[in-house]
Amino acid sequence: MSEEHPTTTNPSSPDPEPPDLAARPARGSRPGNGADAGPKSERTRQRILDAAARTFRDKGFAGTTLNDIAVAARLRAGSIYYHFDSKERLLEEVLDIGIARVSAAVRGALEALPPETSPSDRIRTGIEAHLRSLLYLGEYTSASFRIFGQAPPDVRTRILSRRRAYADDWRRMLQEARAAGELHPERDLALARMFLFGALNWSVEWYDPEKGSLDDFVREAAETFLHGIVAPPNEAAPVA
Amino acid sequence: MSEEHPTTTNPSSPDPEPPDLAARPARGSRPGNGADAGPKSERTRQRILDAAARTFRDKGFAGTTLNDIAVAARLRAGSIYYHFDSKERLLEEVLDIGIARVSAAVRGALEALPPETSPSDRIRTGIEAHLRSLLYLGEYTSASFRIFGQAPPDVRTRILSRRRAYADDWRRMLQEARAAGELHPERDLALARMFLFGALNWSVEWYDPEKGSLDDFVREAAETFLHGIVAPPNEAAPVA
DNA sequence: GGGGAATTCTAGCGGGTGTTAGAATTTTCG
DNA sequence: CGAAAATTCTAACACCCGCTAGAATTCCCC
Repeated sequence: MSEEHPTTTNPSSPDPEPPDLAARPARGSRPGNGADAGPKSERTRQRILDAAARTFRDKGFAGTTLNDIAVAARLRAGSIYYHFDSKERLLEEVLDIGIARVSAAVRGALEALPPETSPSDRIRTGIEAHLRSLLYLGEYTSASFRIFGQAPPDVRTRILSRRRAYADDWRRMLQEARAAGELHPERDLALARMFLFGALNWSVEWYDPEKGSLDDFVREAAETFLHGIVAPPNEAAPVA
Repeated sequence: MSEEHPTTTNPSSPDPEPPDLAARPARGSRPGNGADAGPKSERTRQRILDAAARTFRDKGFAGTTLNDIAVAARLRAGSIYYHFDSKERLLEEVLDIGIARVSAAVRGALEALPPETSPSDRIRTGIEAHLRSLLYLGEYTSASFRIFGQAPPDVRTRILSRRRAYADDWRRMLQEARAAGELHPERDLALARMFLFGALNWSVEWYDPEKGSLDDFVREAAETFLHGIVAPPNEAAPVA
């Protein structure tokens, strides 16, 4: 229930995330055997990544010092360089993991739906999965959206391809709904998609899990986006 | 050196605090024509503020150097301290001006409406005015929303009262629309308001003025928020 | 338990930061 | 014009940044 630490990468539990992005090809300039290093080093590496994700998310990229990360990861700043080449590369990996996770979460939720699910219900599910991974699944996802705009240009461009792939998933979803005649014909779907991203990602700044259940929250978000706030004209407004 | 009263050197106005932050945007500050009113020092002060707003918005607070601002304002970094007490205070004033401007813009647009305007049309107007001041009126507004989350805590709390006042305007608008029976009775208006802010303010990161007219854009934004993207159930969908 | 590799720490370098004091310059105005 | 006031510049201080080299330590396995 209160298990929110993504640090708990126990070896026996089923991985909810794709493991391929966590198992990086171990920096090239390693002496000795080129094979993967022992699990000892991998654990501190994860600790550093976790600390970086949270600190970057809280203080921004330029506002975060390597010492901040080191303190949160319980080691000295210099030791970070045994695992990462630079502060930029550390950021890059955090961003990468973040969008990979939300992308996988949404894709997984959609694939778990029965095939006959209507396109608008698929959108609903996508919104809920995106929000959940943003607000509950950990710091990487929220960090990825919050500080992407602060990343140095070369980092940004290197991350952009993954971001675009995720955006394409949404573009496709919306277009299918339109093709099925479920969407208002006059809405601009490119704009709507950006509005949706803005609304959802901004929630990481203000959402308070103690102010109501996450289930209600994500459902309400999807409803608001799909139907707007205005009362339907045909149904009788039951308010006095 | 005495303590600090650089701002109180205004001979024309007895107000030590900014009296009218929602002044003209003055986008193209042309120094060529010297017919503009105002003492010399006040214009440099404005130049610094303009440079700070744009640089803060582009590079973030921690990512911005006083030298960056100085270069953009065409003077030396040390000279900034004649006009402002610290980098933090400079940020504070930028943030303050930004939200004061968007607040005034929205309020002005609403007051210009005929009194019989329906609450949902008032919301529409508010959305359009907010977006316009964000995307067109200048750097302060966009900076204010973009870097508020990066501000040091004491700056943030000092700005918060103004922000809350602006949020209250919106809360009131939505509640009036609900009282008039124009809104869907099940929507959570507090959530909807935050979604709206997120969607609108995020547009500053991706809106491209060359990809279509601003008028169309703000209209589409309001429509999407009010009615959602789903086709109305009673009307016949004229799509093939 | 010992030896060699893997990992972390210490100490520091070069550079850039916000900030300040005081000199140099410009503006203002009698 | 010329002096006082207003404004800007110069030069530095103290500090912290990302980053590195090499010593010190810990880990792993025979």
